[in-house]
Amino acid sequence: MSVLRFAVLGLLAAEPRTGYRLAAQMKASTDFFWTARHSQIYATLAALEAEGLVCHAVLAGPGPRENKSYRVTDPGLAELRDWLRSPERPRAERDEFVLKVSSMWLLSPGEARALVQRHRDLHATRLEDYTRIDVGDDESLGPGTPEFATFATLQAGIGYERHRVAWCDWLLGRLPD
Amino acid sequence: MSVLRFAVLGLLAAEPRTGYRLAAQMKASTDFFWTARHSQIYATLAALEAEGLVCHAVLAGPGPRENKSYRVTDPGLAELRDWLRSPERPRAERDEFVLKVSSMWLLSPGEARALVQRHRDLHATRLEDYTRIDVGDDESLGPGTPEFATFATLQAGIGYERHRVAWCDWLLGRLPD
DNA sequence: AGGGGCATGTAAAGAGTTACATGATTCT
DNA sequence: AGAATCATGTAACTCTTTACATGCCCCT
Repeated sequence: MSVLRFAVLGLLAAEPRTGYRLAAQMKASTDFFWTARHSQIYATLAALEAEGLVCHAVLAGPGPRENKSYRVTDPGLAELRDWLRSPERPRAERDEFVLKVSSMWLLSPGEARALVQRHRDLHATRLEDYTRIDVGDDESLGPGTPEFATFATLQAGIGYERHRVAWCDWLLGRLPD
Repeated sequence: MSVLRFAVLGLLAAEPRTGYRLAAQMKASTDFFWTARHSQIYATLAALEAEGLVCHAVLAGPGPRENKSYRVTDPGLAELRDWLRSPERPRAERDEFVLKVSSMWLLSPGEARALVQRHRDLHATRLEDYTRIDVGDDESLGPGTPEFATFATLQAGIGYERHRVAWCDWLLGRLPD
């Protein structure tokens, strides 16, 4: 729960939400750099509340259970800021495609090309999708706003996809037909 | 164990090794796209052997226990090729730094700059490290060789670090002093 | 009347990390 | 003599995914 805690706190800091909305928001906006299933989110919310970092108000709503709108408390906001200031502990990268490339020599030239081409198409599509997302008048976005932060993460995604496509193109250029 | 299996099979396909050497090799060469601790590797080797995908020969060597040199069997090589040809199942990306950037608006401008600057320096250093690694006369490396595959993964690393540094520089350019 | 969205949880299994445990050979 | 390297395993714990479970409200 160590990093997910802060993903949850960060989203709640921008706007109070139910666990369900939180899961939907992560799926929609932070999906390419952090995701969690609702099962994990509900557990995290309960743990954060036990520590006094978030609290909830029960609202009327659908369903057989309570409808809980969570918000960050002052201690929660302080914890979030502490995390932002602390160094990231290194995390193991895991990239199945690069792993495949490292064993690419076991395939025929045609199969190797197909492997890379498939991956290239995937990332080219994703790049187009990201480029289509319009965050509005980007130049006027003030740094220090949640909107600019979201725009900045999108730029990270676009840069990453561009690098991926370029690398695949370089690889295809070196692989024989 | 599902993907780690293939990391292990791939390395053993290039050259038979002990579990210890396998762990050292992963740490040294595949670390930036796939890692595993020795505890995980020994468990995976045992599972692969139970399925008949690898086998071992006991050699004389140091230590209180047997010294097992593992190699891939024909069924193991076939499984590895099947995996290479199959589509990657999407994996959740997890990037703590981009997550921090998404909550960057909670920091003062100075603190936000410090956060990004620290990260930029880290990746600039890593880029230099990768650039210094000399895989030899790259142009002459025949595609279809393990050496070219290793060279290609290194290019992926270099491209990634370059993109990271460029993105941090762009961010620093937009963040006020 | 039925389907989709909203909503909250639990349980089990899989993947990965950290810590514990042992001991011979080789190099300085 | 002591340190580093080679070597193999187990146990406990954390994090993440997948599956199970429930049921109201709104729209067509």
